[in-house]
Amino acid sequence: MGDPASAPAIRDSLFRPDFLRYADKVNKRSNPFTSFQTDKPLLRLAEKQAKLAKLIIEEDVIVDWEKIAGVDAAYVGDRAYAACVVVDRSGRVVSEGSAEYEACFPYVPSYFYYREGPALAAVVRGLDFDVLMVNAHGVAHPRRLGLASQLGLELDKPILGVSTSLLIGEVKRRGEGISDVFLDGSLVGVRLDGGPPIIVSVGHMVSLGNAASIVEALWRKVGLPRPLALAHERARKQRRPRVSDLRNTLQIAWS
DNA sequence: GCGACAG
DNA sequence: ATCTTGTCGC
Repeated sequence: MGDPASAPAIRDSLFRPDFLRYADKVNKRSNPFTSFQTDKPLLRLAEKQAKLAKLIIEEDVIVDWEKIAGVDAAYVGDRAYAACVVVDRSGRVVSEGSAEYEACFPYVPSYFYYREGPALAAVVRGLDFDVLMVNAHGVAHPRRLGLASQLGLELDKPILGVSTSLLIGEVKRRGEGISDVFLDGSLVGVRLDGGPPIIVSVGHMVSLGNAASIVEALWRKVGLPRPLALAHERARKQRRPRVSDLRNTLQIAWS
């Protein structure tokens, strides 16, 4: 597909149950090893990301942040249920919204924006906030353009990324409860320790220092910062009821 | 050269 | 992310 390192992820996507019927037809129609053609889509996307990365502003564009929004999405197959929750500095919910979107791209590390970005952009539309936070990386990305950064460019809004695991970079302890994340010698993020660690990186139009302080103000040393935790919860509730969820309802009805 | 790889 | 029961521990 134009990015050898993504082969495992692509393979996993193609072997999902809902893709098997297509795989069967493809195999009978031609020999994929001799008649395979590609315009290397991932290579084109990677080049676009590298180009867009130059537009990222890693400085504060806002002086005051009052409304902080968190966005997240839950899935049923490729159906994305996106949610956005806006809170004030004290963590109180100011407003929230929901959206559904049919993802048309598989999850491939370093191309996460192309799967989840559209759903997140859709749910954010129409909501008012100063800073957005998303469950992903920003500039702590192979081409300095993680979902947080790419979404920030699209929305033209201040945004930061929060993640529980590292995509790329080296972690070096800075002090008590905080570590730096370096990529090619430059600082691309910080890891907040003192509990299950979370990694904060610049998305767009916000400094790393301010991004970290915003997160710390809404984080209780465990789990995700409040806006993201609330968005995550809301997104999951939006999904169609599944068997495991119905069980609780039935138990209540029977008791 | 091989492997690592957000949600 | 999602599939999933009970279980170990503060």
